[in-house]
Amino acid sequence: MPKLGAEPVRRAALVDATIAEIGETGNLQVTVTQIARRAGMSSALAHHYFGSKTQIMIAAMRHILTVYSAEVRGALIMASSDKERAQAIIRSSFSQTSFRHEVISAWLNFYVMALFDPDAKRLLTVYQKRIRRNLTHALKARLGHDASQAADRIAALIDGIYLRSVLGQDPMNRSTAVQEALAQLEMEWQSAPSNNHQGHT
Amino acid sequence: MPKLGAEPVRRAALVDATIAEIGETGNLQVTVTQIARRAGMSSALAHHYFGSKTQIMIAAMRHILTVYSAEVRGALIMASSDKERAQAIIRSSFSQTSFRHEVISAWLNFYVMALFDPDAKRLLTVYQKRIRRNLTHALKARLGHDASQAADRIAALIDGIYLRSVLGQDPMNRSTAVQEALAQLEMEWQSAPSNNHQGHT
DNA sequence: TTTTATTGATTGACAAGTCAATAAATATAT
DNA sequence: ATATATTTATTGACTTGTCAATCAATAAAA
Repeated sequence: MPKLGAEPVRRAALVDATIAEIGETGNLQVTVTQIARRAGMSSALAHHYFGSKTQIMIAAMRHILTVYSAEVRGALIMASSDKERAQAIIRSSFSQTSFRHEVISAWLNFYVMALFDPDAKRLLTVYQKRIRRNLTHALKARLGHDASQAADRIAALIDGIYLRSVLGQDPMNRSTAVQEALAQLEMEWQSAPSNNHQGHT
Repeated sequence: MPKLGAEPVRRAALVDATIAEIGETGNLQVTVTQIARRAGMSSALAHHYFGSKTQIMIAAMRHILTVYSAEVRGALIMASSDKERAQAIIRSSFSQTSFRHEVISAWLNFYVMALFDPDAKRLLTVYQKRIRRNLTHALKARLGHDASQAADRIAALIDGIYLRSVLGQDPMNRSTAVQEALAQLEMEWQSAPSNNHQGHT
């Protein structure tokens, strides 16, 4: 049975299974056995490849972040003005892939994990810094000195909207979420003093 | 030893201990034994008074919400205009009591809990509805039709800022948080079409 | 025959919840 | 007032279950 070169396949299967399982049960309490069963292998094998449960979780989160980053990068390539760049970041943040129940659940659980696991916290920091940097850069020409604060607000709003989309009484749909975040951008954009239009697009 | 009327004292001690313990360890994984020890009693007694760990958690969260609500109510009494009312809600949301590490940790963990526990979700919905209603009410006269969306954005922003304050690389301090949220309000306030000033204050 | 893949069985830790027993305060009966 | 019963408070010991992690054994590919 040992098909050679199984490692990357198994790892990927475990990562997918982890995300799916968190989405289904809603909490970090998912057991390695559950994950392994869903990925079609024994829990021993999962440990063999990842060493510990925490590492599995981190790998899952890293995967989510990787996909998300790729989407942002792709969207940024297509944008030709600062405003479009900002919109691209926002749209990517609510992409079909990111805006899935299980992915959002994973995020939320990952936040909790970051409260006590340094590795998780480090990974999260990388993400937070990146989105902040991207947004600030897109807003800089238009907003100047206020760009970083505006970026902060937009980033915070995105997180907040995500929270509401998993926890709100009325299940928020994707287009509403995007629209709300874009409305925020519009508002920030318009808030620039009119003598400050240094836009170079 | 049985001092009569111990029940309310014990319950309160357990609630406090729960919040403290979550703040210290960062996760929902806190054990009843830990909580009970911190509250100065056996785990058996904790079970005797609360029945289950979930009930302890919910009681802790209910307590946080009760205190928060009281603060909002108090602040609203002092406000004499719509804008002041909105500011009061925001300021209360970042009050010294709410903006403590352990309280925010409890919130975050409670969010996760709401993903799989119906009781927790119900309690959370109550809170979300209330803040949304309060904010919308304060913004109605100024923003009219757009009030509820603006309220949504402000509420989401508050949640997002909280997330960043526990998880951000640079520990955000309270005054920065308040300032960011108030800046958002200011922006929403200014975004009203100038022919729409029906303000009745 | 060495490396890679794989698992069933097991271990050790720990946690939620139960229970029977103890002790003190209070109520009731004599 | 004294004895007795009842309620409330409290815990240590125990049950039951679960889970992460380890290991020895098996099987096949190189």
